[in-house]
Amino acid sequence: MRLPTVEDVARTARVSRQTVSNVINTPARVKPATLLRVQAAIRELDYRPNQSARRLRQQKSATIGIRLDPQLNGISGAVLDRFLHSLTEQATERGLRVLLFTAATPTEEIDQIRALRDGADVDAFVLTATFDHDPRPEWLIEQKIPFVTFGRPWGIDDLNDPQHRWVDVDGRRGVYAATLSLLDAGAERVAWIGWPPPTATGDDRRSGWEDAMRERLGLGDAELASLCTEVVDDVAEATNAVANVLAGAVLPDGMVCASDTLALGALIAASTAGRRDIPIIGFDDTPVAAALGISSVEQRLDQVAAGALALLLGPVGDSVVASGALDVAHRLIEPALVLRRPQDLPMFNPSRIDGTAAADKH
Amino acid sequence: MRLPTVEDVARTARVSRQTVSNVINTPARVKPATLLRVQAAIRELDYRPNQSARRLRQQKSATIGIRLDPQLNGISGAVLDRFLHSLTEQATERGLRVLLFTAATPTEEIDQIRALRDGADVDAFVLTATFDHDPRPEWLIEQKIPFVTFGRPWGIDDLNDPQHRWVDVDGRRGVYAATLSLLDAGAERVAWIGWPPPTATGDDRRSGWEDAMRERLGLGDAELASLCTEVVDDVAEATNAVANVLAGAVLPDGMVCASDTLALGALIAASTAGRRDIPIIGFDDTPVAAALGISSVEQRLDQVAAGALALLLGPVGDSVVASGALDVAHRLIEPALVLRRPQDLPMFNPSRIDGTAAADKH
DNA sequence: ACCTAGAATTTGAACGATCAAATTTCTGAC
DNA sequence: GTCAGAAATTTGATCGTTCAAATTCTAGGT
Repeated sequence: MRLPTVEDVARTARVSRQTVSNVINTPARVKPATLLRVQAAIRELDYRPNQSARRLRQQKSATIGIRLDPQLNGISGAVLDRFLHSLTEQATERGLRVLLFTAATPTEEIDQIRALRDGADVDAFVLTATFDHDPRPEWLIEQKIPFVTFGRPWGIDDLNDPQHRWVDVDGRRGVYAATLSLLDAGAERVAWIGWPPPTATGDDRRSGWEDAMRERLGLGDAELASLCTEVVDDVAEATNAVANVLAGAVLPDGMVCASDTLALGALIAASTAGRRDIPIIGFDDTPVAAALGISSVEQRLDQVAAGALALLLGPVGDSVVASGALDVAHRLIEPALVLRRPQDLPMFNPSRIDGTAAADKH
Repeated sequence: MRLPTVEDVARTARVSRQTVSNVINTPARVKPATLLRVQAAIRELDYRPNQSARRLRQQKSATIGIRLDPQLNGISGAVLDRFLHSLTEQATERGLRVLLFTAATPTEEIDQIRALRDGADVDAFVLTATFDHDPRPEWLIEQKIPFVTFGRPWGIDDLNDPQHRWVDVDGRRGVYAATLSLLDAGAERVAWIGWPPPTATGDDRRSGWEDAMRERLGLGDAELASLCTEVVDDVAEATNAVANVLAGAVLPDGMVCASDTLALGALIAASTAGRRDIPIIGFDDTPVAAALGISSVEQRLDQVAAGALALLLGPVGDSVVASGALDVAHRLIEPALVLRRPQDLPMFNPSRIDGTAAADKH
């Protein structure tokens, strides 16, 4: 059977098409009595506006597009997926749809975006994984296509370009807080296990550790360098590297890592070296960290998603994508420190197998 | 500036609207010379059909909907995300879009589906995480909404209902193969570390182990039971449970687990007990397993996604969702056994830290 | 040269909503 | 009771495409 249209509702409620439309879109314009009558008719017929027709007329889709990376990027790969979850949830609440697409290269992504945009499928885009000299933002600005990036623009000047709206997690502050927490607990030689520079996010995170160590302990460059280990993001490599550190002359009494992958490697190395007492803090708060009781810095992706939508729609939450002129074109989200106690895990204290860590489950 | 329409292309190529439409949708109907002329015009104007208009006219959206679970389900949580990746990729190749939505309960999901369907936003749905007495398939069949589930219907009779199209991974066969591989390598007392029944997938997986042990070793129920450990899906709990097993009278010489989470627990327990020689195989081939070198059974999610789309669209790959009457309404995908050598990992051989496991990276 | 079947193309209408402008109804002041 | 102005409602046009039917063109047989 045919689905009901405005026409059907109008006939049932004895009003015109347009009044039905007004009831749905601008109820304030309709006299209360009429409003009720039309709403009753809508319920009676179980009417739902046809979105395609609405979009055709309005030249809007109320849909945001986001690219889903094909790459399966190890332990931390789920971060973008978690972001996607939050984004979808909050977009749905705001009456927006989320459309996925894939692309292998930035160029291909641009093609896809153009196709989706010209086809009137998508109003605005969320970009993830920004990188140095990313061509995408510039192109989008040129085309006047609304967008927001998860990740700040790493090319130098653009940080405050109001045309480039972005949300990011303040990795520096997260690592800063993590380092301070170890120093507060009495540590004096907190090591940094990071990635080989230059990596935009990696360098940013390390600066948090550097700042904390400088401020609290007054360390200089040489001392910092001696506490800093650089290794690619791989468990085995990290294990190897940290094992070397632990076999060296200056033993760290705490380790802050650029990722949970590195933290896991550090944990294995420390455990192997019989130094299960050294506190370790990772980054991303992945399921692995949770499962193993590793402390970590959590990116608050729900806040990132909320910020992204707010920048796209305006903070109020209009259900239509507007080119809202906002005071601030970006948001820097403060991450949360999640402290766990790996030393309570059976892996390290065989004598105390009691399932304590299970309490961490939610 | 206004985007070009069929009208503009028609004028440029000196043909009618409909011919332009034919060039795009049924090129076979157009004389070669005209075809070329129109295609040139399309390129010249950089014309792209407006999807909203097309959808309005055709009453089709070429979009499939899938619900994104809000739950963050531990180490194996990424499985559905990986499926989503594959699905998006292959859907894009077939000219389909993937639209996300969220819902907290099955009832809410049904509401969302209805809204998306009535709004002509989505043609067909992919359901994940089917469960016992799932109300969704029945409702969708009633409403004649095309759908396919990832996960077979666990209510008894429906397995062969041609109206319910489904794709699933043959967990039984995966575990069967895993068990055989250990037996082939000389093991004789392969233990099963699984979840407490009844869990549909868990019981299915265990049956693979049972079958292999029965066939190869002629074991009876009692012997099987003595090799079977049941524990909830948590690393610490699993560690605890497996530690007890290893402290018992009958030592297993191999372990097959219902999940990577359990496998990780088993690995920790074995390591702690000094039994790093016992081979362990998990399930899901999560990033964790890859990072730690744990062998596992991989769900081939690209094949699952391909199967799901094939069932929805017909195997040929028409770009329009058809109610294709297929010979088979379901696909059971055979998983792949991924063998790694955890005994080579530094965690277990401190003397051989050489990064061998890094070779596992792709 | 004529006719015809089929191929190729065009025309008018429709999909279901909203916009912009026109019309009717209501309200309150004089 | 009249009238201006606001409020409420209706009307006609339109968004860009494809469907269905009508028309024109082409090739082949007689």
